[in-house]
Amino acid sequence: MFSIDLTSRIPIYEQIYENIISLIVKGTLAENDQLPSVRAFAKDAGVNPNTVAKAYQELERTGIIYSVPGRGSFIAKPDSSVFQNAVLTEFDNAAMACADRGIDKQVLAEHLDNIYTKHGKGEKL
Amino acid sequence: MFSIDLTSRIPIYEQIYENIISLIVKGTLAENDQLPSVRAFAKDAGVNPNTVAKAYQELERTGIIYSVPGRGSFIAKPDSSVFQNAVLTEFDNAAMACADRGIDKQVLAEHLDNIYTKHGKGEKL
DNA sequence: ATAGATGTACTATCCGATATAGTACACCCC
DNA sequence: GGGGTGTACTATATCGGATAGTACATCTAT
Repeated sequence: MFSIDLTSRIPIYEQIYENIISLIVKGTLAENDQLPSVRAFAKDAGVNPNTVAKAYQELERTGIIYSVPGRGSFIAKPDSSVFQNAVLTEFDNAAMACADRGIDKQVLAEHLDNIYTKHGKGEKL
Repeated sequence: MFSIDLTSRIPIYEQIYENIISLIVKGTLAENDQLPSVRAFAKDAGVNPNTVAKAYQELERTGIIYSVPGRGSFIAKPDSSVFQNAVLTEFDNAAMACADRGIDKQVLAEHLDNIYTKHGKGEKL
């Protein structure tokens, strides 16, 4: 259910963080759904419970989940802006890097078309 | 002349690598221009010569510069594709992450517009 | 009340990538 | 020959991330 890449440069706890968000956006996880426990997640993913705990704490800090001592962790009321800010910043940075290297805007526009058609989403235009 | 961020998550040698490419794309560095020596660069940037050497070796490995033993390092014949592949991949990844979070394609298109107008480039359309 | 599961906190340790330090070598130009 | 160059190599230091282990308070279920 969760895809973790141990070899990535991106820290595991960040991958978990992004993974949860992704599942919420995709609708797999909805408001008040219970997350796997820190220990269960850790066992399933083959990582240390502390690493999962770190991800959960970060998710709670940003208001994406809420944790009840003794009960578990649950999805908070989804707020799309929380999810979108980070990736939009990434997008801007990537686009600026492309501009710096003299890549035409039209080329990037074409890439956008390909991505949004392949993903079968964003056909709201 | 070179901007290095010691606090960044990105390794210094990668920053140097990107820095050189950026200067080539911007036209500040042209074919056969000589780069500062490993030791000079290191002193100027306040880093270890080995770190600069690592960046230069990577630049030579990818064909962006060429080094002449005893002479110095020089800009090779620019091949834009070498510069653009990496940033285009980054762009695609960022765009896909946005799509995964349900961001409208049109929103990204607007971001592109802003970036390319602010940068005063890419007005070739 | 008891047992078990939960999130959380804390310390200690390990590991890998990165960066640094220092030295050495071969090459080229003046 | 002297000084500059890129390159190679070993060793050390540092830092973030991950792990290991323990402990505690809280909740649920029995």
